[in-house]
Amino acid sequence: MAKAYSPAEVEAKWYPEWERRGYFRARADSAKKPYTIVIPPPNVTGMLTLGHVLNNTLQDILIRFEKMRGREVCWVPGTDHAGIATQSKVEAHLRETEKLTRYDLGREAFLQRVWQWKEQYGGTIIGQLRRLGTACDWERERFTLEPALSKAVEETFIRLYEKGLIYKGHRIINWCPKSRTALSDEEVFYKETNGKLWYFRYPLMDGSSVVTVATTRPETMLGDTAVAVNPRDPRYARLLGKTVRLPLVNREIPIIADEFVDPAFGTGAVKVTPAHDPNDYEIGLRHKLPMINVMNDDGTMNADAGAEFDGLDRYACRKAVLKRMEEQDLIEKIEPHVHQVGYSERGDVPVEPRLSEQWFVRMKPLAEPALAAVLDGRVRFYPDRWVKTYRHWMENIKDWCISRQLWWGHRIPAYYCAGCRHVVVGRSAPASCPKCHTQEFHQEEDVLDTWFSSWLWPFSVFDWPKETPDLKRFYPTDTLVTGPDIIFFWVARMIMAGLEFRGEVPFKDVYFTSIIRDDKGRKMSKSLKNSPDPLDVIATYGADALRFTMVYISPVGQDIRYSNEKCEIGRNFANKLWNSARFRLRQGERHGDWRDLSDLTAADLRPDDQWILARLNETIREVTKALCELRYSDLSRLLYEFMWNDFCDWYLESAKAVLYEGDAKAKAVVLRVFDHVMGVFLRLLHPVMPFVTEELYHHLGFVGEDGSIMCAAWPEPMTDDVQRKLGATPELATRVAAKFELIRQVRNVRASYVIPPATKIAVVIVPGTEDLVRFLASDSVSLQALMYASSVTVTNRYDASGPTGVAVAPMGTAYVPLADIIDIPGEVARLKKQETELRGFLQRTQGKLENEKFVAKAPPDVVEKEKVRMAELREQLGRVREQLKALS
RNA sequence: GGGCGGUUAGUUCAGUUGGUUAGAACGUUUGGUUUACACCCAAAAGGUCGCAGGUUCGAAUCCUGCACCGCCCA
Repeated sequence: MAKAYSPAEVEAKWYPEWERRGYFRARADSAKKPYTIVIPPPNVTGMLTLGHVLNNTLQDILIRFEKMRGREVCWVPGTDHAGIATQSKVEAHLRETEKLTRYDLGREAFLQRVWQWKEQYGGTIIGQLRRLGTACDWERERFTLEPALSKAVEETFIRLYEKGLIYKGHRIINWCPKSRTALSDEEVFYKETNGKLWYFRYPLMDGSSVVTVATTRPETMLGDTAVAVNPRDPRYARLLGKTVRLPLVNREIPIIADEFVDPAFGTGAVKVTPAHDPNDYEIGLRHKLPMINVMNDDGTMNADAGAEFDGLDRYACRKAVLKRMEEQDLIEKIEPHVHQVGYSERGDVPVEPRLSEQWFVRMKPLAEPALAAVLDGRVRFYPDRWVKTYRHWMENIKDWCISRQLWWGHRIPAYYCAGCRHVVVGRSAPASCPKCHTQEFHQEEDVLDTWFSSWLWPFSVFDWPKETPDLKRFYPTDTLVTGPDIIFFWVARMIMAGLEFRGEVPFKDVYFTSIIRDDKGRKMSKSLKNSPDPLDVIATYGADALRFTMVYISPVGQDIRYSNEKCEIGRNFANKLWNSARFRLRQGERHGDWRDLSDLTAADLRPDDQWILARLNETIREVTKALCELRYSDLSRLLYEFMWNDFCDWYLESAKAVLYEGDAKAKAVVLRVFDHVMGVFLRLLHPVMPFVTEELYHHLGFVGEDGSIMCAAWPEPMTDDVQRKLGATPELATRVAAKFELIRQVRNVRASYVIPPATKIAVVIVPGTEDLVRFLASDSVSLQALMYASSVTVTNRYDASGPTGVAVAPMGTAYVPLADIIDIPGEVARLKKQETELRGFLQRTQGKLENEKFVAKAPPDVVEKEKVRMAELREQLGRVREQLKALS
């Protein structure tokens, strides 16, 4: 074995081997209880990011854990077609390479190009996931735009339409002028923008006066069809019913009263542009105002804006309008104004609210059962505070605009009669129009929002609406791991779809991952270049190291601060583990059964053996519990601390004494305990660090009928009987911990005299009781090694003759005779410090016990604990004072 | 404007239902070529738990208010 662990070859070796052996495959005909996860499908054009690394590591941990626990695990991978993102990418590519637009090619040819693109570049991320070690069932990989999943989309659209839950209507929607498509409310992101508030004077038609209105979007004035004031605003009461002459356009528009107007904003009078603002649209409906759309779909102005502005871009038009208004002295004032401007998620340009005819899903009937499922616990959120966010959205839900003016996506299964424009929704165009009997139909040009296919993912991946064996076996799924940023887009809608189409929740537990930031707390972004490529990180530190580190630094429900250097945690840990195995291999062959120690008895074991077995038992329980409760960060800390602090720092060092100096029988027992702990620990660690654990499981010869650690059984804690028989009890563990504390104190004394470990010195230990003398003397070989001592004497009859270094620990006092170098003032100072410390603790405890209210009201066991503690502190303090006296 | 989260050692974070001396990692200091590991070992220093009140025998933990940082929604 190499001196340092090098992950590259190990990872390259095991992943294909696992895949070749079919370990990732789920069998629908298995008798085992299934455990299912569907991957949150990344965009087919996407590249692996640290967000994916975190997300998929967490899923892989669950999959590997449940597999070891005996479940038939099924992890379905796949990608989504990402309508706008993919189409935009191909369009940009066409523009750059061939100077063509999609319109130049036409729909069919363009779609061919996108498919070509998808075949060539798509799914890179799938290959990248393998580098991470994910145990996905690749034979079940799906794509949202493949035929079977398209069938599911079509089926749901038709069912919802027939149920009256899908309709087509004129509404104000969010329009992305760059992608030239409608967006859903959830695809709009608000950015705080330093804008301006312009105050425009609109002259009254009768010339008697002017009304001043304030606006943040001057260009929309060209589509104004009214001025509105609050009906209870006395300033404007006399103007109601009058009309103004809309400047630049010269249209006569009414002054109306509407409750919506906030008298405190601006002048209290607002311009009303029903075709370009959601609130104005509502006002327009209430007052039956004309709705004039003054813009084209690319954000330029149209003829209705007036000849002067026709064809201008919306921002050029803004300038032109302001210039004209200025010339006519119709601008009263301009104020700086901070407001939220909606941006398109993909296009990153301001969206334009726009009156348009689109397809919508009526959400209220779907939302109610989906909300209930989360509130009554059929679906549980981790952390559960996301329930509040979910609830708020569900209770204020708006209809979902699902049509997109794109070509890349599921084309809406609606057909328009060429004769009378009658709409028929169905699996194919009807033979003839039921109204006018025309036989010519045109399919709806629009496609569906990508999320309209994603929300079906938990069952469409199993070929729903067919009742396949997979669907019956693996749906509903068990756990969903995803980011809170898509709780509305995806999680909420999947719950709706699951209940609506399958009558069952799609998953039981939803784990919301942390957002990953850089070490300065900034979000990872391409423009900041603070987003490391996970493949580089894997090349440098190893996949296991990256996985472990991500989990280790991910507190539940909080942001992660990531930097590449942090991967040293995982790399060093893998190396530590590697070297502990390397140490073991130098000690010779295995003896006896490493899996089962129940034939041993307490008499066969040293206290340190019993201690590590007790700690291991506790770790099995805690690790299993942490996994069941999705506490990943705790999980990684438990594993790390056990291996490093307990096993390597104490047990391995203690074992060395026996292995180097003990007899054959003693060695054999220690090696058996060592192997047992290693074998169990590797299995506990395997879900987090699959590669190094598999490699070591083989090196150490643990692999048996299971063939791989992937297929090994998850460790069970010892029974209480076995634990008693071995003497690996919590009481014993506490006693050994106190022994370690004593050893630490001795090391402290050594350090204060700067005695290097190579210099062996004699130590005399005086514990309080004969029982402790026997306990400490029972393993003096290890004790000697751990204190770097030349000899250890354990006795209760010791008179320190001459000056010695003294270590006072709760378990007893240790004397370190240092004839030549003893520094009495230094020794006194050290003991004084300890005295002060102990006195402080004692005073606090005493204070509590002297407080009558504490004794009367605190639970008896707490009072009892304090009494014991006080006695212990007094006793130890007494010993410290004794030593001080001896030195002075 | 409404809601949620955070504020603990130089830094990044743990801290269960209130109850021994508030922990860890990294960093710092001191010492170490101990035959697993310098991707290491040993030891040490370092915290009025954001601020102000309150409840309680007892508060980092519960309650109220405030400040600052971040996110979501309107």
